Amino acid sequence: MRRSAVDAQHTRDTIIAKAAAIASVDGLEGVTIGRLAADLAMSKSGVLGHFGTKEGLQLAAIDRVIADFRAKVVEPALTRDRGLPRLTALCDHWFDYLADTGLPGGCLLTAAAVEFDTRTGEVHDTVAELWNDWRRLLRAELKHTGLDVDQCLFELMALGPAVNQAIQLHGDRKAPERAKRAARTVLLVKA
Amino acid sequence: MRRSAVDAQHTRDTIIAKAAAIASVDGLEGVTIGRLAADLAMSKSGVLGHFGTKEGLQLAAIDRVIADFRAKVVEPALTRDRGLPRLTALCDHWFDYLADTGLPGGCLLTAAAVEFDTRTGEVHDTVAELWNDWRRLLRAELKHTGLDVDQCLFELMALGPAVNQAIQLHGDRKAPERAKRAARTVLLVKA
DNA sequence: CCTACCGATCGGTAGG
DNA sequence: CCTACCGATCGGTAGG
Repeated sequence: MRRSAVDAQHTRDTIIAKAAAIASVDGLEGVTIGRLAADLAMSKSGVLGHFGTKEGLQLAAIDRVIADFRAKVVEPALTRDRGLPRLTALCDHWFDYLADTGLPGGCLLTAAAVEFDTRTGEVHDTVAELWNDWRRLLRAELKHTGLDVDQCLFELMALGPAVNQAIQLHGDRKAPERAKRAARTVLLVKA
Repeated sequence: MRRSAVDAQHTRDTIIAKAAAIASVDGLEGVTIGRLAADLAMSKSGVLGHFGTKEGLQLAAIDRVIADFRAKVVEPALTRDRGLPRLTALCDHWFDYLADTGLPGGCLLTAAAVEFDTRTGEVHDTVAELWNDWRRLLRAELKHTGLDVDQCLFELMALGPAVNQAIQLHGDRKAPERAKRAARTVLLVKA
């Protein structure tokens, strides 16, 4: 009875997954309706009908990846005690995520931060909000440590993009381990 | 007599400057011949004639910015003694450059590293080579310090992208100072 | 450096 | 979800 609605949802999921994969390699602007339709053996209007506009599709792809990031990085760390234990867990999960995002081009959220940092629009706003949320999360935990909050925040925030670049551009597979060690130095925690 | 050749060189310089400015905001793929022609009140073929292809134009823009980076960041530091003095100079100039690149969208080289990290072609190769050169430069100096070369290299490399993101995405104008302080911590140098 | 043009592709819409 | 189509723009070329 509701088979067609289920099918539509499945099609939508498939489109989003493919869009995120393309965006991780070629950027969110590199996601085109025509290419997506061809890759999925659909018509362009069949693709676009699920999202209305290209921007709607970009936002859907970002939202999907943000949900995945929250599930893999943020949620598991919230079981840890506030302050240093939670901070080290957040960082460790972050660096592990960057090494294994499930997308062919690495971390879409890290790439989107650079791609949209000086643009305007909803995509920029969503990306900026995501990273502001992440900063606020780390900042709130840093306040429990007695450390220099702003300086430590800057130094921890640096490690994610560094892991991404070390892996994607330099092929350094040890990057997550180096970042974990660096985070412990910042937080004055013994490895 | 040679006025036309001088004019042509001037036109070429103007095109490259505009292309770099656009690329800093919208990415190197966002540089289109038609937009450049409209902005400069030229014909498309007038623009393209100087570079042959869009890729040629992208490479010319990158080469220009690389030369500027070398002149502002690398060259001034080479007068300092090898090891820690040169490393701190390289880092300081790097962070100051990131805060004032002369381009409206921030650092094109940092953005291009992310935009092209998982693509193929000459643009990718040029960008990868630039960052490999920078890594080799820092690594060579780190070998004079007695510090853990690979770990320190990772931690220093992290600070550039961090400054860029802090400024462009979060509007944190104190980022260069924070990065200078972080670099001194990494290098065990007193501030 | 220009005009004039090429085929391909862009995001999106009409109508079913 | 489809076909068929829109105007705009893409990178690039011919010929001058």
